Amino acid sequence: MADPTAEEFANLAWAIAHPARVQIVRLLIGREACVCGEIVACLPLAQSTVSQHLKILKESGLIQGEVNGPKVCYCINRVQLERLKALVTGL
Amino acid sequence: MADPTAEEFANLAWAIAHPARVQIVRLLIGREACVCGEIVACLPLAQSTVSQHLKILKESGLIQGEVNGPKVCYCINRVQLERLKALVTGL
DNA sequence: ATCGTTGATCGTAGATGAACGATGCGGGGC
DNA sequence: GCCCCGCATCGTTCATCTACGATCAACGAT
Repeated sequence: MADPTAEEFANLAWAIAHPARVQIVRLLIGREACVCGEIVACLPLAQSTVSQHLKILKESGLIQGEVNGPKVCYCINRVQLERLKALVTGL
Repeated sequence: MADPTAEEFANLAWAIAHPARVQIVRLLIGREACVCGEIVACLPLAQSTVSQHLKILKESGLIQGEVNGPKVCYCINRVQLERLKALVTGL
């Protein structure tokens, strides 16, 4: 075995393997860019919890955030998103 | 929020959010049907561990297994697989 | 310089996942 | 009947996720 893509696949799948993260990703896809505070407002979770989910998504490469003054602007990484789609449809 | 599909999405994504389960799914897709023992032979895991992964995949609906004498034959559930693909490409 | 806002990080608690060995159970073969 | 094979399940251990409040760091505004 030792499928090289199996692990990459699992990582990407795991990133969205949580309802909150699915919603975050969908939110960012539909909005082009979004400040962290808005995301927190859209979810029934504490700010720290949302921040952790954002960290997980960032580590997977699905999203990226850039500091904009005191705020942080998150947006989708289309490249990784397409990578995920390709892996799934390639099943 | 309360995205009804977010949870379904997360469940399906979580089912393949593990390298071993990705390999199992790929194996079944490529083989049409496969006895449990063959799957165990293809993975560097104990039989009981593989059995648990199969249980998880079965609960997600991605695969289904039918008893065939002393053996159990697993196969992909194309319907759920297409459902997963649709959810991902629909992002 | 101080303060308020924004978001990341820390620390913690409870729940769940992953892996294994051992055991249980049903079906065939002797 | 008895035993072996194939698979599921149980029980356990260790690690990780999830969620939260509290705290910390960076920045802008006053």
